[in-house]
Amino acid sequence: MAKENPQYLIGQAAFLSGLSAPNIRHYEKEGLLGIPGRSDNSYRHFSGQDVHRLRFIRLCRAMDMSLDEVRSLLGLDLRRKADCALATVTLDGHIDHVRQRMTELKTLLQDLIELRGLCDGTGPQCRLIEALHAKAEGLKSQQVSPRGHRHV
Amino acid sequence: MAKENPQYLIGQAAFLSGLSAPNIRHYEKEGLLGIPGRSDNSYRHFSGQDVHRLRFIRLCRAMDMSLDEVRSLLGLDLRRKADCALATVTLDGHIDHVRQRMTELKTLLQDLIELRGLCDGTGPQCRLIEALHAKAEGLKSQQVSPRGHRHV
DNA sequence: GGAAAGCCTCAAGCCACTTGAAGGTCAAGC
DNA sequence: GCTTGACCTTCAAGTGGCTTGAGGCTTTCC
Repeated sequence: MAKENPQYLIGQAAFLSGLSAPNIRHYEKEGLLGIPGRSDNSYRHFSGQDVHRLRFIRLCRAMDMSLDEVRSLLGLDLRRKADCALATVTLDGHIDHVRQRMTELKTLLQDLIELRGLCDGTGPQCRLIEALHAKAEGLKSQQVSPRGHRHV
Repeated sequence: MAKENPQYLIGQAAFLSGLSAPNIRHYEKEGLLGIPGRSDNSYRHFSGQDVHRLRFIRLCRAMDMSLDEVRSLLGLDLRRKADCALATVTLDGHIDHVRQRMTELKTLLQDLIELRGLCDGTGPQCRLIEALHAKAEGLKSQQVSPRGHRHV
């Protein structure tokens, strides 16, 4: 009868969710998981639902949501209209964010490739670094979008 | 005759380079700038060349190079063939890195948009979060590329 | 002379983890 | 029964690239 609700140790939960064990402990400490069940030996155990939750968090993180965003999504009740609206707001903000970063990277990649093309190793002197410096000169004092802590 | 070599205070250098003043101090501490000149009042002063170097660093950072990469580029002598080769290696590695991240983001954006399309606010219930959960279920235990500290 | 703006240093905070130290638990093999 | 090794535990510190804050000079302007 206990078969209905399989319990996993942290290592197994880690394997099943694709996270590392310390990472799972980290999420617990950050309040994304609630208080876990423990065995007599103080080992955590995780249910299938817990593993599911971990996978959900991993997905959100793979989408570069912050833990705050994930937290807010996890706290939603999808049957409530207001919560649904909140979810879409979170998602919309996130889409904007990713789009913006994509655009930046696109320009960036072009610049890099153009730069790389300047040095084929045959000329008498590498123009690569001059080019970089020239580009830096071109920047003048345009304000740059602040490069914060977000991983996108 | 001092006109030839204008000196800037850190705030001016910050404005000209597009960096913040604390950021410039940070780069100095990280050894990217060398030891700066100081006035009697211990204010740093920066030459036009220094400002140029700052812009160069900003450009590299905008290209998501690590400070280590920037440091190595700054240490190169472009007249030496070996140094040129080093620069191209750094750049090639960097291009790969950005390409990979671009691909990830592309998939990611599609997922996000698809997800967002599920909720138009008219239905009786938001299917957005179910969809997220379903996706999480689909993940199973595929290993994910470790999401490290790099900002790309 | 007094306030505002700009400079200084040093320390701590940010995010999302990872890594390390020091140790408890448990099953298998000798 | 005792060791070995794989697992688990906690707590603290390290990572990168900054930002923010505290506390205190200097300089400039009214």
